[in-house]
Amino acid sequence: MPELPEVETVVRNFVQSKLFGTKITEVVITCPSLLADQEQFIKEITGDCITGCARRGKYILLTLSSGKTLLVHLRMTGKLLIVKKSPKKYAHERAALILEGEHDIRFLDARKFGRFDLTESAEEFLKHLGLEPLDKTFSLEAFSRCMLRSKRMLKALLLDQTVVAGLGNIYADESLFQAAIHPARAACTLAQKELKNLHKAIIDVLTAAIERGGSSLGRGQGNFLNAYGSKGENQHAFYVYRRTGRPCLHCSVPIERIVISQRSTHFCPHCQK
DNA sequence: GATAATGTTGGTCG
DNA sequence: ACGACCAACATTAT
Repeated sequence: MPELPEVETVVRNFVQSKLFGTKITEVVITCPSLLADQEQFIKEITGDCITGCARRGKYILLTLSSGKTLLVHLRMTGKLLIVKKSPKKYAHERAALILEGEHDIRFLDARKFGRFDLTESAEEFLKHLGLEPLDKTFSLEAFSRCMLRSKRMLKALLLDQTVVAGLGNIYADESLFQAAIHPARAACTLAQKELKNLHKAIIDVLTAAIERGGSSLGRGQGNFLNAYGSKGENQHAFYVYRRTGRPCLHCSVPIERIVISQRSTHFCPHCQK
């Protein structure tokens, strides 16, 4: 669920909240796999203030007054919520950051794949990540170099966070459709014009998805919710993702589904050569 | 009610 | 370097 646009939506919620400068008075962790050393974690961040929030790839970065950074990765079903103080425990609640003031932060995660990490250097921790697609550094030249140096299938390469950070299954498929390129093409076979189209498609698809508040599929526990518990609207704008068998919105040929890198891959056999 | 599939990542093994 | 496969885990769709 949470790919770059969903994570960005949550980060913007935090930036617009009035939480920065408020102190963390208590930390409750109820999922052993969330953190390697929860004792140490609780000791270290209790009493700290949250000073800022940013995103790198699919990571949420919460900066703290101690100078350390709390990194949150939502993986498949994680939700980082800003909620009014309440004694109730949420379904699948795995952690709570109790704050001064009227709100608390709660982390919900049905599948328990989500991770917290506390680090002195977010830069060092995240150095394995590739290009940041909505940053100035995501130039056509840098992107082209990454593509042309690999023989891997395009879909697999786009999902590789060490190449481009933030694309997941939905937006990789949607970007390839927008660029009219087949997902199984070897990356190094792309022509200049195709590189340019794909580069633009990635930026446009991600930007549009952020404007719609991310994608929320289905109604269950796996569904994406922003920091205030609201769904996104971008799922209504899919051209290929989970549209197997339905007519292509450009040419009416049925959308096909194949598997690449053990992931469902959706494309139009007519539009994407 | 059993079975397959699910938006992520990190590992092994050939 | 790369793809195939598996593991973490719970819920939902078929």
